[in-house]
Amino acid sequence: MEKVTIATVAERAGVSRQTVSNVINTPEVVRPETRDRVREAIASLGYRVNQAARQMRTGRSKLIAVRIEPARDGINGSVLDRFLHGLTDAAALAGYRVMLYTAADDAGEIATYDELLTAYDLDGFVLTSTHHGDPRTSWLAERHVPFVTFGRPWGAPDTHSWVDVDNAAGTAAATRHLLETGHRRIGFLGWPAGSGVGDARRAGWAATMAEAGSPIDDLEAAAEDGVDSGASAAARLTDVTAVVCASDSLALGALRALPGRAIVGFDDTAVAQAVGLTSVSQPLAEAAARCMGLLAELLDGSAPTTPTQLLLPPSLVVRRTA
Amino acid sequence: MEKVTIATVAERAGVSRQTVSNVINTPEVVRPETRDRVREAIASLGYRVNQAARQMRTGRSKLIAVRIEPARDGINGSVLDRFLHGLTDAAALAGYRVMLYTAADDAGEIATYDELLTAYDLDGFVLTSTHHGDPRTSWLAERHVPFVTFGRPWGAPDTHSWVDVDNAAGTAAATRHLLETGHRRIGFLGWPAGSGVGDARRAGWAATMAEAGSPIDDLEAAAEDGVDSGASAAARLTDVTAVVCASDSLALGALRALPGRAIVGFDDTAVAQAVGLTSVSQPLAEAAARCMGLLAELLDGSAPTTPTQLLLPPSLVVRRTA
DNA sequence: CCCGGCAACTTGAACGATCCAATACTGCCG
DNA sequence: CGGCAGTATTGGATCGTTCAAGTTGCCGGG
Repeated sequence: MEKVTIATVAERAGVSRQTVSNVINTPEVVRPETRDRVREAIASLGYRVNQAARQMRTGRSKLIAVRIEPARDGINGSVLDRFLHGLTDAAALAGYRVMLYTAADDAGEIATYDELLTAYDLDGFVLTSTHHGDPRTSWLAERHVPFVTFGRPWGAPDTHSWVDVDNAAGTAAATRHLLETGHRRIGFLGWPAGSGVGDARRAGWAATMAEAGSPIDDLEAAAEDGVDSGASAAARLTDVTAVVCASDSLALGALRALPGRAIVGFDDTAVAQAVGLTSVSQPLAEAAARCMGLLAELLDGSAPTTPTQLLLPPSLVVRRTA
Repeated sequence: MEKVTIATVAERAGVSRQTVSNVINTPEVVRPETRDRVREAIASLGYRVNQAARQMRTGRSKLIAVRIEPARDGINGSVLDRFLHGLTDAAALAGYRVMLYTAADDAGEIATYDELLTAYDLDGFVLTSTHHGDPRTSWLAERHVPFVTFGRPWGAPDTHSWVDVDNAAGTAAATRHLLETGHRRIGFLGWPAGSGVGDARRAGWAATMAEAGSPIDDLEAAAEDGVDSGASAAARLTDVTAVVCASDSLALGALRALPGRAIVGFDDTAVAQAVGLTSVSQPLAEAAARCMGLLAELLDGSAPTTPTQLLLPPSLVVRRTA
């Protein structure tokens, strides 16, 4: 099995290397009959473009990078993993491959960008876990590196394209579902104020309760994410018949502390499926596909001049607990 | 910010390109003072080897590929994700990067190997989810592609290096723990016979029970993996005080069907942590590091002539349910 | 009949690193 | 002080692709 290069194909098809290259990259400039002949040669020889050689000439690697989180909380870490699965699929469809990297913090991540860009000529990045004052986006933007974030730029201007899930719509749907099933005193168990995601999830609940004319004083508790902390915080919500939670971890705690009450979690993790917890499900596969789509637009130059922002609606998965 | 190539460094250090290349690849052939001068130039210019150019000349890409499973069961899928995290870390330390791919089945995976090898010049593969009659290993072996599997070659001869977790030791430890806490009628809830992993997990329980002189007739049930199927299978184990399970999913079912009984799961997934399920934990980070280590040996030619096999011991994480 | 213009294709050079063979240098011996 | 062995360094070729410039052949207008 010898090496099949563009020259092998050219010889077989009786044309020059450049013509083969044109068939691959700009087929419209080649006469149809020549094009077919070359394509036939490509197929019969099993020729494939050597990415390294192409990359050296063009500077584009057809590679995108995504950070894989070090470990995180066992329950919620899976959300990003599912996103990663979706992204790998979407990237393959768009002709890109996904390369992984890890980093301990934002600074380490930026150092990794530098290395990946210079050593591997990465085409672009997909960032996850955006947060207030995120230094990564500005670093990339300054250097004109194409990137898309999964998660909106909390607090910063919308100067780049992003995809996010409408967190408020998720808790609103959960609250609405509880209202429809007769609940009136619906509590919210969230995280301490300050995280963009957590605040949005709380807002969806609060707004829906306001619409329904239900007061929300005394119906709210906050805790760091975790089952035990969720349980002890939930124990303070004595006067509720149902609780909307900011995560499945918290929901699991609420389930323990408030038996018999209706409970809704967030993220529809494996735990929710296992214990029959009603939960808000994020369309992670779609989010990943959209991210890849936006990044592909940036990379092939077909992106609109103003960045695109997409807010995807989550859906409520009703199970035993609500 | 102009491009920094090996020629830039050579000029700055007052030597030739080849000398710079030698400092990078075979430092011992360069006089120490020259070496230091070159290293200084590299540092001050922020030079990094262009992988594409190196790859074109040497044929090695410093890239390894791992399959990311399409979706799988929500509870157990996380096991491979955790392995992936560990592998990314280990690869970075060894100077390699991880590229992802997906495939629907073994045939699709083999097609992907071909593409990755010819288009991206991948250096090697780490395979997961090995199974009886796995066609992937023989395909790779025939083509002399370096690879390591996480999971032993069930039924096939040990002709390649692999790392696996000692499943039998895990259930044995679980069974021993239950014996020590006074249980005698300890059941096993497993998968249908035939899967290497499932059979090994059953064997560890059976052997430990035999050692203790406890009969195991009527103490065993099998079900496809899943919480509901586990619950209905567990319901048949009426005469037990404790159950060792082949997975956390099954254990969750057992927990529901047999309240008050001691239950031990397998894999220590997020669900186990969340509900307080005692479970057998696999050393996934270590397994990943070992896989990377073996693969790195294969790639740099320092591997022993006979393949290496490593069996890592799992550990029991005791929580509320046992 | 000649020539400009165009489409289709070909040729030579370049990307940045490494390999190979040849050369310059060093210390050392006679 | 010349020459030799051994090592440090140099220049050129090369990997497979794409870019830029050049060639060929055909058509129609003048």
